[in-house]
Amino acid sequence: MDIARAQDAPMSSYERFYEVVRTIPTGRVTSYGVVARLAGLPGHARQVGYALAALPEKHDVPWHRVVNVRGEVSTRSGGRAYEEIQRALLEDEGVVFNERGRVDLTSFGWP
DNA sequence: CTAGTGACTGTTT
DNA sequence: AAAACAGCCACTA
Repeated sequence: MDIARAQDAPMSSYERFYEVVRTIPTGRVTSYGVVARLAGLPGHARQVGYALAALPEKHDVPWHRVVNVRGEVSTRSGGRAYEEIQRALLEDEGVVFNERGRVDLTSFGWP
């Protein structure tokens, strides 16, 4: 046999969110609510944020591509530094922020 | 078990 | 357009 695992193994909601975030293309952004919906857990937007806050040190999750439904970087407890890092990472991928610090979701939104 | 908290969102002011 | 409210649900104490 080649592979016969991971599919049947029970996945926590956190891992399901991470899997969805990994599918966001470079240079695009999506909202917490969309991640929750694509993970099969509509209405769990807050939990997506909670899951991303709990990311382990080592991961391959492009968390910076997740913004709120208004297209802006969500403020979080813990410091403003991360918010600026997130914006810098996105701009590095070609995402444009307008003068109000928001991304045009009709242009960069995914899907 | 209850209560407080939070990287959210949709509706109403 | 921005702010206030209410609904939402997993985690922690």
